[in-house]
Amino acid sequence: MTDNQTKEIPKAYDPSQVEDKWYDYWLQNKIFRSEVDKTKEPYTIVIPPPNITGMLTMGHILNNTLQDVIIRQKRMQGYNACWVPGTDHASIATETKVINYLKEQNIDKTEIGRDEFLKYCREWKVKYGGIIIQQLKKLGVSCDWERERFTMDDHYYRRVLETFVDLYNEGKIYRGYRMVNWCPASKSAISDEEVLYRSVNGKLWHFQYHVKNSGELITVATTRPETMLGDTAVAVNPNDERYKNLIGKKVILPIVGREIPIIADEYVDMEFGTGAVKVTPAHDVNDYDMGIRHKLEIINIFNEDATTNKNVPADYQNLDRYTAREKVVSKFKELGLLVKTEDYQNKIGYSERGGVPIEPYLSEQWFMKMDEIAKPALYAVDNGEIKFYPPHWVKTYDHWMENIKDWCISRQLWWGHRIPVWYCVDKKNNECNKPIVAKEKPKLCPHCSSSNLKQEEDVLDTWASSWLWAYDVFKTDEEIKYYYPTDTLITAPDIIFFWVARMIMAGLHFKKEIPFKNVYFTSIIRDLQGRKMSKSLGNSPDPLEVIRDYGADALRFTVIYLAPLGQDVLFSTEKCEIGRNFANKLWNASRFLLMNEQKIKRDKNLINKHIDFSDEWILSRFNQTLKQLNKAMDDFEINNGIKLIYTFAWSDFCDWYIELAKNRLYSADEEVKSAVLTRALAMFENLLKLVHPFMPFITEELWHLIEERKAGESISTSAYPVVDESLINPAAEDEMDFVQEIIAAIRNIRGEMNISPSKAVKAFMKSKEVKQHQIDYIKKLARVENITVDENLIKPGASAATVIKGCEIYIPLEGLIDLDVERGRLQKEIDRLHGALTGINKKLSNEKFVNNAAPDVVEKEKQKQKDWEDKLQKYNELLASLA
RNA sequence: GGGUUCUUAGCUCAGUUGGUUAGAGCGUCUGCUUGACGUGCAGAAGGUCAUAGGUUCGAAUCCUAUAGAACCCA
Repeated sequence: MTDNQTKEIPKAYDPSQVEDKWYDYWLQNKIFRSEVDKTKEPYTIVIPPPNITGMLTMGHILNNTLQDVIIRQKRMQGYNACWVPGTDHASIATETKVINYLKEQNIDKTEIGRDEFLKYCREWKVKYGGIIIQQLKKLGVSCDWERERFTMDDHYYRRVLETFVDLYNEGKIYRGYRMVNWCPASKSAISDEEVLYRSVNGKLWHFQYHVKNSGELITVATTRPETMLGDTAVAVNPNDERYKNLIGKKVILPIVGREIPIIADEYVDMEFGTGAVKVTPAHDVNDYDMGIRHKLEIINIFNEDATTNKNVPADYQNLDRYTAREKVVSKFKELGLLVKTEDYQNKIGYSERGGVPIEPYLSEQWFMKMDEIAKPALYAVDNGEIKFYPPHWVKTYDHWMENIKDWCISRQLWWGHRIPVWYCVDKKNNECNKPIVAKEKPKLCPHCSSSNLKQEEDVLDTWASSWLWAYDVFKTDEEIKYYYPTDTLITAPDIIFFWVARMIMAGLHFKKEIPFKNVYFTSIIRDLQGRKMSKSLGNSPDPLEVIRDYGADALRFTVIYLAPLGQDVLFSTEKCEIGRNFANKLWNASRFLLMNEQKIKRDKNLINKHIDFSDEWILSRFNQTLKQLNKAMDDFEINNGIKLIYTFAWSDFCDWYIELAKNRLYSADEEVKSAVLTRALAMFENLLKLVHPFMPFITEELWHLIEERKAGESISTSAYPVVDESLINPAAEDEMDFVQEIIAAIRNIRGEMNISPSKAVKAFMKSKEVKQHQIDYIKKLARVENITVDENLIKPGASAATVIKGCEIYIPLEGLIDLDVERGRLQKEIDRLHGALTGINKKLSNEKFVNNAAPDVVEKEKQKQKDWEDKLQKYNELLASLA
């Protein structure tokens, strides 16, 4: 071979030369396109739609790589693989972004009005909403892009409204004046699931209130002093001896001057603070309940942005809640009514999106009744119709579903699905007060025929649209019938309630069928210290940079390799070396084969000719690997799957099979050479197919390099290998084991004795097993120039020795052998065998073991005992001969 | 406070229904211009499987308690 020829294939793989080229090729050839085809079985995945405000994170990388691995494998296995992509309008997040954008230009949302604001939102979506999709393409995902959906597309939008109307007509949706979680930042209600509780170091203030017509003072403890402006009672536990005499009396609320009662309620915890608590029914859920029980006045003291309103004394109006707090506390101090201030740790609910503490707030909202909708969804998971991976999430799911509360679905926002409800503004009779719920805007009020109708201002919670995602991404009944239920949902566990549970409810309620058969909950990607990746910590690598530096294949490989089912992943960019190195290994394996192909003729007619045990062994190993891989993939142990492939590719194929094949590739027989090369390339092609779902780019590149392909052909649509049980060959595996052990033992001697690799040695074997073709391989791989096999061999002098399955091997080391080293080496082995034998002897002399253990286990142990005793004896003799 | 999960080599993790001499990758040490690959090859060192009990002929694996970590819910 000349240098010119080798120069055609670079020594190192460079993904940047390869990846974009093949992605374009796949798109051009519509490799990812799926259409209804009743002759084929579908395999369907819907993407968890990334938020249009989002940028690609490591979480997306893991999640989408997993989906791609599965869908690509199914595609190759002949399924009509359909992966539906899309994005989510993310009501609050997007609205916040647009508001901030407008603020920079001194534009206020309320000034420009709803329609104008929505125009900005749509522009924003066009400009930024597709970024994450473009980023995903860099990862190589095989979505059917012709099916890309958006939760605010016309069709989808209409379906969301229709669903609302249907549920309303079923009596599942109602409007009510309730206490909700209010986000003062976005000035909207949010659902229970959007409240995150954080432990905060706060204070507990002890305030004194004067009891009316008595000189007494009652001390209440509170973490929220500012709400005292809305107090309408003081409550104590009826069993609390300290306060029994005060129940029924009144106190004068300081600052405000209002007379409020002292009530008795079991809810009050005698251990907390002083045992007396202030009651603010408008701003605390428990106080609200007490307020209802005791028919207390309910005074709302906050505006929508949590500043104080007109219901508080003039001096305290229009203050931020925290400013109001300071002012109230200092006033109490001034009045001499502040007893003490303690440090106090409490849990405060924060708005997930707004990032500020939520305010329990009374307002008119739309709710969905959940108990009945939840039941079938609970059963579907409990009876295994829907399977969770890992299964332990079932318990979390059950717990939430069994305690499900009504869902507040209205949001005081503009960007989203506007609730399809109209109100008659004329209100000529009582009936006109009732909301008119309809899919289209009604022309006239059904009660007074007025045309003066006004649509509900609120939009729906984003999840009240995305819960339809599993089927409303399909536009026709025919498609829904074919693709639905989908097969597998892959998502992060943090949206198990938000999305997974609700999709199951929607699917069963509206389609009477589960939305997906399997749910795979991904790992959480953390940094090396185990911290969650976050923007604020700055510990999240930019995936696009990682792709640029290592290649998308390397990133995909690494993330999967590191992510066992149900375990978190500690990631750092440098770990992508695992994937990069593996890609390079594949590249070079193919480089080796192709370099040989330049001088050896390939001939597919010879593929089953000149077969020896090493060929049988690699075929056996391949089929074993494939069998285990199929099982791993069925069980969603994808990380396990990639490790099986990695071991097969690197250890079996590269380290052993190729090394052994060199003997024959460099032999004189052209037909043998041709057979071996043809076979090696065929095996390599099969290996590429196994790797392809994980590393689509490099495998496509190599697949085209190792053979001329027709226009438009792709490894992505080539047939996935199928296990051939008849090729699983224990005899060949045993023989290979034997040869590998001999080679390893000789290498060990070389290493321990510090024999330079360039120095060839001789070997003598006392055995009747070793065959000529094995000897050739041993010579090559252990760098032995001459091997003598004789079953009556007498140990040569000054040699190192080892015993493999009864075969004694001597390496004469005249002048090289250090007897101390050799004695140490033998002694180490003797000690090890001795330890192992002690254990097994004890076991086998235990009658209870022999009587109780399974017969095959006992038999196995006896065989081991015999082998080890034999080996130990030989080692003892060897050591003695060196004395 | 309730729930879930985890604790195995310096690091990150495998270890299927209890039966191995407890594995891998990275890192470490030694050697290597072996006609694919130093992003490589060969060899080696390194673990009383968190702790304490228990079940069993036999426990990294099952049970109980304790300690520590993470997450979820209230």
